[in-house]
Amino acid sequence: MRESDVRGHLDGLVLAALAVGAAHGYEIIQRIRDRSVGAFDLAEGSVYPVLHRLEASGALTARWEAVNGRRRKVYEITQPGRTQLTSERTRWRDLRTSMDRALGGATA
Amino acid sequence: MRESDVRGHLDGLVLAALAVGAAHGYEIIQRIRDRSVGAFDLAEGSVYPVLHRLEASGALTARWEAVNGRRRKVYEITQPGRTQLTSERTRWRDLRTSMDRALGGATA
DNA sequence: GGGGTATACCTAGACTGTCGAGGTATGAGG
DNA sequence: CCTCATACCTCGACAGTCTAGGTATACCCC
Repeated sequence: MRESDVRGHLDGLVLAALAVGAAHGYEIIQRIRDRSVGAFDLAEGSVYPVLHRLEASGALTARWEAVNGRRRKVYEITQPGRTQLTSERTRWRDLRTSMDRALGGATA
Repeated sequence: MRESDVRGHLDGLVLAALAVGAAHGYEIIQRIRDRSVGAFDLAEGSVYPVLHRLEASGALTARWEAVNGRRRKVYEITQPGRTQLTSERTRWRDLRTSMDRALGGATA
């Protein structure tokens, strides 16, 4: 699986990972890897900019935590973030439907 | 539907459109639009470079035709092209499975 | 106390593929 | 002859992801 296949859907993946509970950056990467059963093993350089963007847009809030002297930035999804997640899911379902049709070959 | 959502899958869409029979560029765009029920209305500037790339790689062959004085470049899928189409379909199915899992929200 | 590994954050620039905008040319219809 | 549809093409812009680099702490083993 090419990692860049998630292009355009990273926001949705991050929001979905946070929908089940707050987490810090490293943990989000692990969650996405686990949820996709290993398929999406994202680079930190891909995820951190997304988190900053989503925080700036108000889809996430963040707070710093110190655990055993290690600092962590814990992200939590907001109500606007949940709304965005819903529309990301819809967008994915629409894409899936159209791709299944256009690609053919019993992919449906 | 954002057109750029097809990023990474344009090759597959073009190959699938040609798998049912030869066609020229303009026609391929129409086929993809029809097959996706209007969802993928691709720009010429997106498709022509793909055709040239696929021709150069041997997935397609092309011949010039003259119909009523208008020239057309008719593309046909090759055996390597069909092999590539099969792997593009597999790649799409894998992505679909992983996205459904990781995105959650009853998308499955 | 030194080295290696895991955790945990960050950024700048490279890269890739699609799109927008522009161009050429023919034929049909008004 | 002007416009519209067909039909081809290319260049540069753009967005989003990745590569590669950086910082820092904690833990374990020697």
